[in-house]
Amino acid sequence: MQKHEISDCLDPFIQVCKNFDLKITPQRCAIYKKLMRAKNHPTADEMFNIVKKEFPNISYDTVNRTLLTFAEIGLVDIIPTKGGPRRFDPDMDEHHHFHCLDCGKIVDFSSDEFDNLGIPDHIQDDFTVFTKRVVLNGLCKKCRKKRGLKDRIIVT
Amino acid sequence: MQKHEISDCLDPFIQVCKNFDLKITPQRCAIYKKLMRAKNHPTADEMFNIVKKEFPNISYDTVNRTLLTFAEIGLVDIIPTKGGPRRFDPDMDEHHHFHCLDCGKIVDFSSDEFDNLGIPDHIQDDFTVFTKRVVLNGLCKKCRKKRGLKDRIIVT
DNA sequence: CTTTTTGCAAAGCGTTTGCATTGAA
DNA sequence: TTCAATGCAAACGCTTTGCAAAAAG
Repeated sequence: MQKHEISDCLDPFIQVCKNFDLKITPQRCAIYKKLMRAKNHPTADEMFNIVKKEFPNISYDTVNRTLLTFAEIGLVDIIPTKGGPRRFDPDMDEHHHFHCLDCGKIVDFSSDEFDNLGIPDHIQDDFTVFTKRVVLNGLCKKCRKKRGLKDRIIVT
Repeated sequence: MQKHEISDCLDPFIQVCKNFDLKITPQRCAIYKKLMRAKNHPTADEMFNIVKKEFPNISYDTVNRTLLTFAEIGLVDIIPTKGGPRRFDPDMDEHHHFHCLDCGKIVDFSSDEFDNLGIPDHIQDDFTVFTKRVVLNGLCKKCRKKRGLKDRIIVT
């Protein structure tokens, strides 16, 4: 039904599915393609609305379950958040996060210094570490400005 | 009703409440005391069950709302998690977290190297950073052992 | 006496489950 | 033909809201 069929760059995805005995369904391919293109950190619902445009019959449920499956096989990360709907991070390369305490926005950034951090010995004794991430909390430009006007509590 | 009344070490707490125009209620005091004593990262429900023992008439709702209020005024942190109930962290000193991917356990640890990390300049331009934390993901000893036996997918 | 806070109950939101149907292999 | 994946709907868990009654300052 599409112009350039299944030929975007799905080969690695197909390989991963095979490795994990997952069937290559058109829904999964559609979700994967849109996910890889996502620049922010979409929720299941946001992904559902994006994929639905090209796949009107897909259910929210399939999108949600597929994203969880992708997380299980290491195609996406689930971002730890302080609440609200789950957010998925399609960037699996090492990177770090800034969270805005007011609007909740999550911003990716890179830092060689952070990437090069070692894992403390006393941690390695008791735990096997797969990933490491520095998480910064604060205020984005917009919210910093807003706070100046609002009489809101400053959380230190 | 209690042996050593309101005299544990609530003075700083009372001061903070006054600063934020919050009334000093027995519920808030009870929750605060138990919270400061909590060694893990309790959920609202866990705190409710703890406080209920000494305060049988307290409602879950008061505990939950109080914890959120405490978070607002900087007496506790809300720990970002990948799902499940919200967890509160009573330790407001700089420290770092290890998350077990299988059992979800969160372990605190200290690291001078991590504490001494600078914030990248390009971040400081656009964001005001309040806190910084290194988050490690992996497997705790118990779950590492379990995985050896279970035929479970290894993430990463 | 005024204004918060509490407790309760209902509503809300996002996630998860069960199951019949569909579709990939 | 077989077994996993899908879509739908209902159930679930946790969080939030609204409001009358109680309590703090």
